[in-house]
This record gives sequence, C-alpha cells and structure tokens, in this order.
Amino acid sequence: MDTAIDKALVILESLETGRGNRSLASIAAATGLPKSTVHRILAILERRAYVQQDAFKDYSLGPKIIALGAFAGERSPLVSAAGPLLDRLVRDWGETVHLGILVEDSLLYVDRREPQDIAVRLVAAPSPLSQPHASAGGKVLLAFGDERLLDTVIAGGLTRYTAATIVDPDRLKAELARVRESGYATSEQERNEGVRAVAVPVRNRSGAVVATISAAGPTQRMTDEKLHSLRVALAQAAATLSPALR
Amino acid sequence: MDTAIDKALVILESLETGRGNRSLASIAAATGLPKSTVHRILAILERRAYVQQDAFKDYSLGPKIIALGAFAGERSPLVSAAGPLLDRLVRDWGETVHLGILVEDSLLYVDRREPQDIAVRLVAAPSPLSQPHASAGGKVLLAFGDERLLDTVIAGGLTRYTAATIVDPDRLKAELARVRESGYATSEQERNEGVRAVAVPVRNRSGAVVATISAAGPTQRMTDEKLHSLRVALAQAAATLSPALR
DNA sequence: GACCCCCGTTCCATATGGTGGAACGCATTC
DNA sequence: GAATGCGTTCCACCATATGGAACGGGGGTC
Repeated sequence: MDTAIDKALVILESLETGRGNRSLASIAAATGLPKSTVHRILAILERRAYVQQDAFKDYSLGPKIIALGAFAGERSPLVSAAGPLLDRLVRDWGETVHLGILVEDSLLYVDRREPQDIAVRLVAAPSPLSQPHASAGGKVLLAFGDERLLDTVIAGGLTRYTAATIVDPDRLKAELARVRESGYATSEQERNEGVRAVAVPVRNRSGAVVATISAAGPTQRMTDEKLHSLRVALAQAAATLSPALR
Repeated sequence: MDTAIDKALVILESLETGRGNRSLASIAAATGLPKSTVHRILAILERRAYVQQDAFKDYSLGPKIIALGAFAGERSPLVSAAGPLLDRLVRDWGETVHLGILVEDSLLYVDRREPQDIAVRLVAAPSPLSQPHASAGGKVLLAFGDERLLDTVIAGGLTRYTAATIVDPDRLKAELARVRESGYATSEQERNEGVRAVAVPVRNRSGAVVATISAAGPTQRMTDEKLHSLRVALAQAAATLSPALR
C-alpha cells in the first residue's frame, strides 16, 4: 500500500467486511491508517457517493458502488447468468449460497445470496477476499486450478482459521486429490466454527473450471443428507451455467 | 476534480458508460486526463482487481467492483428487496427495468435488469448518473421531492438530450404537477430518441418517496396499452416494496 | 515491403497534493 | 466534574503524483 488511491481502496474494502456500519475510528484501526488521513479520504469518497454516513456518523458503502457493481455484474456473463440460479438455490434450500472466483491466489466471492426468512444464518459475513485453502469453494478452485497456484498458496502460508483448518501442505494435497476425484469439496468448520459447506466447480464451455458455487450453513442444519442433496443441486446449477460461459 | 483519488473514481466511472471495453486512449479522451496519468492509475486499479484488461488491452470493470457492489446492494434494504421484483417485471414484460434514486441533484440508477432473449433492446446503456428532468424516473423523483431540489436542478440548466426534451422551466413545472396528480411519469423520447418509458414512485413505510421504478423500451413496442399495463405492474411492485423500507 | 499512424509504455524534473502528529471541541460515561 | 473517546481542523514538510515528451512496435495502407 503506497499511493493515495491504494489507501482509498483499502478503506472501501474495510467497509465491506462485517455487517454493521463503521465509525471513523474503527476504520482507522482496521486499516492501520491515521485518523486524519482516513477522514480526508472518506470525505472525498462521500462527495462522490461511494460512501455514505448514517445518522450517527458511521460509514457504509454508498449508492455509487452499488450502481457500479450492478452494471459490471450485468456485463459479466458469469455473474449475470448465475444470478437467477443462485436465487433459486437459496429459495429451494434456505441456505446461503456463494459464487466465487480466483483472483491472483485469493478466493473472491463475486456474489452471495442469503435467505431472508430464516433467523439463524451465517453470523459473520465472510470476508469477500480470503485464502482458498479453508473454504469449500477455495478447495474446488485449488483442486482444479493450476499446479503452480497451489505452490504459491502453500508458500504464502496456510492460515489457521479454526481448529479444523487444514494447515499441513501434505494433508491439503491429499484433500485436493480427493476433491478432484469426487468432483466436489466440503468444509467441515474449517473456515468458520460451526459452519459446514459444499462446493462444486463451474466449468466454461471448453471444460475449464472458472468459478465455484457453494452453499454454507450451521452444522445443526447441514446434516449429511442435506449436504448430499445440496451437492447435487449445486452441480445441476453449475451444469446449467456452463453453456453461457466462454 | 483534484485529488488522485478523484481521478481514479472518474476513470472507474468512465468504464461504466458504454457497452464495450475501453482502450487506454479512449479513457484518456473521455476523462480529459493525460494518457500517462490514466495509465498509471489503471495500473494501480488493476493490481487490486478493480479493473481488468482483456486479451487486447482494453479495460473493463473488474471482479472486485462486482463483489463490492453485490455486498453493498445486499445490505441496502431497497436494492435487495427490489431485486426479485425487477426480475419478475423483466420476465413478465420483456422490457428493461430500472431502479433509481436521487443522489445530490442527479438521478442514479442503482440497479437495472434487461431481457436477455430479445434482440431489440436499448442500444445505449443509460449513463447511470444523469440529469433527472428528461427521464421518467427522474421526473417522478423531482415531482415528489423537495421543492428546493427542483430549483437547484433548474438553476443548473436543463440539458437538451433530444428534440422532445423539456428544457423550459415552466413547462417542466407543469409536467411535474401532472406527475404529482397522476402518480406516475412518462418519457416520450425525451432522454433517448426512440425510447418511451414509464416510472412510478417507491414509497417507504412512512409514505416518503425514496426511489423510482421505471420501464423503458423502443417506441414501436411500447404502445399506449402496454405503457398503461406496465404502469399498473410497476405500481404493484412499488407497493410490494414499501413495507420493507424504513 | 516500406511507410505511417496510433497506441501503450517508460522516463524524469517539477511542484502540487498528500501526509499525519497535534490540538480542539463536543458527547457520553463514570 | 473529570475523564474518555470521538470527529474534526490545522499546517509545515516532503513524498508522491504529475504530464509532456520520447520510445517502440503492431497493424493498416498503398
């Protein structure tokens, strides 16, 4: 992080994490930038509606970001085609569904749908950019991705998120081999305590894996049978998606 | 426009307009910034995946923007609640549908859905931030908005987009009175040649107008009867939306 | 095949815009 | 009423952004 622009982007991203709105001080703390700098940059972002202040001075992402993202998503064949499918999955299964891609060596969730009606849902919004080795979606993308990518990820260090996170490179490799063979991945509380997830690869027309769809829910609700049925539903959605992807 | 951050945002926004990807030179021309400056800023944005280059060096908005926007939209009660309703309208009527709000004194489209199957659609993607006096949605928001807002807009000058654009303040005021009375607005090729549109207000629980839903299509397809039925459908959607809005 | 044109890229001396510690004032808490 | 924590403002220093100019090469034209 160096330039003023970088700082602005880091601040924007810090607003993405966590559910509530954020105070100036907490943004400064989260980004490691001095208060005055954060304040100045937020003023610029607010003037252009990239950022919003609520009644009590807390900041959140503004309408401009929503508009920008919506238009960009519409132009992306993957995101625009996946939208209705994700909606359907959420409606049918009542669990949070993610659409993820790989950016550099990180997993980026480009879309997410949550059930509105259910009280119990994922408490922590997953950070939209995270290390791929601990989540079901990330493991799918690693398993079907470039070999060298895996090396980079391992070289970068496998962060432990929970007691169940796979942090041993050899165990990870074995796990990925299993994923390749079975065609899907799970996360057994490896990324978030109390959360089980399934993920399947999304292939483009030529058969290359370009994304992953995953579903996640609390362990109590995610029985083995449900996980299995979800996996089938996800695979079906992924297959529906493929023809739209070049 | 002054700071480096402003420049970066202007560049991002320039990528939003128009359908195709944009070359470095065309971005420089569109923003009025020197090539080298644009190049440097794009490099920063690309490093962080806010911007993407295709095989032939043309830029488009990147996955990070999509993710940021999707998450911000999900947090917005208006946008998240409107999503499914917009989808439904597009499916039922086969026309492009917009969700717009007022930001300062401009109309911002925070979401848009287009029919995929129909060959004839709006050729030009509407710039997501535009003057409100010429579009159906903008007239709704002006009609039901603050009196002083209208003065600001008029003081700013009423840009002529087509031959039919209302540029006379008195005619605009008369038109807005009609909108207030009838509860909806139309645009008869006032924003885009060959495009007719209808818009209705979206009210929050307390009855304040906070947004507008509109539908637009080519004049041949948008007969008076269709316009009328669409208006009813839009109003129904808006009414469905209200309870979700504080 | 030689020309030209346009585009992306790199360079660098200049000075402008970014920086962040410090101090202020206001609310809320103890 | 003191103390804490917050958003806001200020300003002198200097790092960083700036953009004109020059370079290299790919694609089109004649």
